[in-house]
Amino acid sequence: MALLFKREGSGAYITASNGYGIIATQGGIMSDRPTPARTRFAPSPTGYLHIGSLRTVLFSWLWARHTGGQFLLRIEDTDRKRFVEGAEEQLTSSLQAIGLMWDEGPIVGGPHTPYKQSERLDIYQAHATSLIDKGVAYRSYATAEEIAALNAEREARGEPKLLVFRNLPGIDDAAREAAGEPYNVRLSLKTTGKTIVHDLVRGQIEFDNAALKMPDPVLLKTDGFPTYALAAMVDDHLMGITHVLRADEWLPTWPIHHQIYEAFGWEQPVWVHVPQVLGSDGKKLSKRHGDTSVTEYIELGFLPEAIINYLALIGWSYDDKTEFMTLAELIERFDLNRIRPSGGVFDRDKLLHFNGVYLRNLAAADLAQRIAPYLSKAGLISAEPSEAELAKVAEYLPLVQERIKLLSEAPELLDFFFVDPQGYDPALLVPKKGDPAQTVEVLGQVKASLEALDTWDSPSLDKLLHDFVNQLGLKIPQVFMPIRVALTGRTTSPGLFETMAVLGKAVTLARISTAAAALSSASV
RNA sequence: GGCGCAUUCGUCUAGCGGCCUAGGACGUCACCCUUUCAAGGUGAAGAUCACGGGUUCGAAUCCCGUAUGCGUCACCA
Repeated sequence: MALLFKREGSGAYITASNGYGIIATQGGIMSDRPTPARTRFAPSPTGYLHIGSLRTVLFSWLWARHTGGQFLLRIEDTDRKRFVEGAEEQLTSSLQAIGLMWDEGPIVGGPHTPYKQSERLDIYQAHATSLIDKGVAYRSYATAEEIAALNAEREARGEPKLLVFRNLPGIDDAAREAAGEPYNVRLSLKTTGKTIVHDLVRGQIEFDNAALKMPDPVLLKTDGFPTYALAAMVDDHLMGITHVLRADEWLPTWPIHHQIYEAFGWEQPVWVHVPQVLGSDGKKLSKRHGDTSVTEYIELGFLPEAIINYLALIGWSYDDKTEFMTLAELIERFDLNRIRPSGGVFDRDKLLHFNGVYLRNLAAADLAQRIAPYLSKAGLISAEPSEAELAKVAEYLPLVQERIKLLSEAPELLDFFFVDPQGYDPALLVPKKGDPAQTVEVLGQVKASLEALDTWDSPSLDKLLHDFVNQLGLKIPQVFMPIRVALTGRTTSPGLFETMAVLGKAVTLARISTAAAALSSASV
């Protein structure tokens, strides 16, 4: 296939057989509809799924969906020392919670089972052996301690560190092999020529093999487990991964991976090194940055769809204006070629803005469903809310939907609908330009005229209260604020009339009396 | 330090040689709306396109160099 695609700005050409496979030709008009891609997310079960990885997962998932291909999940549990109990479940449940389901992998299975590397050891061992047979890998009997000692000596002599680990001084490989001593397998890295690699985002990169001065990498560890270099390459090939998306922190070790593919004689996948998601300090966003776990964001009440939409825009954009896109639109529009090469800072404020927009656009019933768990946790409704409770929630929600930015804010925004304010702070009850005595007076008068109101709805309350203010020659805040505090216990709340209407006449009057009583006793 | 990548408003980004006296969004500020807080509306400030050379009639866009930042140098992934 001689067709070439220009990656603008990078000067690189990607062969069509890599990125776009078959180009459909119809009546001489070429369409670049991509062929179905197989992508994968291959986490090691060592912790939570965090925002940075999620962005890379998202891109992989979107590309698979966009091309009508498959997205796989593979667990890279080859480091027994770093294994964390429960981490795999954490990872899978986070992915499910955010809505990025995989087509093959744990739970769902698939044609390449098992999808857990610790259960594929024989495959890696066989592949390592084949590389040894080809003469591009070798067994090394030097222990880590011996290598460290040797390197220390060399350093003292001003010599560079060891790059090759066979036939080392003082180590008789043949004797150790005969004695059946433990070994590991290392790849013989090229030391001449260049490793020329192609990345969809950055174009062509040339590594000078001699200048690299990288130690021969371990393929198979002494414990018989493979390293990432071997396991990931073997699995990506065996599982038919067409596009390898990974964070650009993998760039430096890329020559190793590239050479492993070459050593096996396999066709390279399309490599896509995506830019990193950075913390506000401009450094790699990691678990160390604090609250970056995906489940934590969801628990705080960020909507999965808002997180996805926002994250899609770090390192990728559709055009110069469009920001809000549904999942379906993202799938339709996502294009690997529009991924930019430089890292982007994760801006929590902007995510919050996205969340607010999504929250406001939610249908009332949907919002009620999502908010219910937060109200349950706060004890405002039961853990298994009844129909009646849900109906009440749905009734209150319109009053706060415009204001809420995070689902977890729901309890503090809505609690007064469920329970009476617990005690009144006179400082809040008395408006800025008023005094306690006058406020008690106003509250009493308001209550009296409210008692006479028959039609208890928002427009009627609006009229009555405004008339009341005018008749007494008061300022609006002098009247409205005490009522607001009496009803909600707070100086900020939903609209006063709507709140009163929903609360009902009895509750409204009772709370006004209670507040007035509390204030008069406090000011005595 | 070696190797590598990156570099447009504080931040996310648009930009594919003339449409750019650089567009959008978040944030900030002001005003409007208004019963509080939000939301919404209008507007403003904010980028000598890291810097220096080239190429070109013309460069944010192409080339070279420099600087800075980041990544990485494990029997971790």
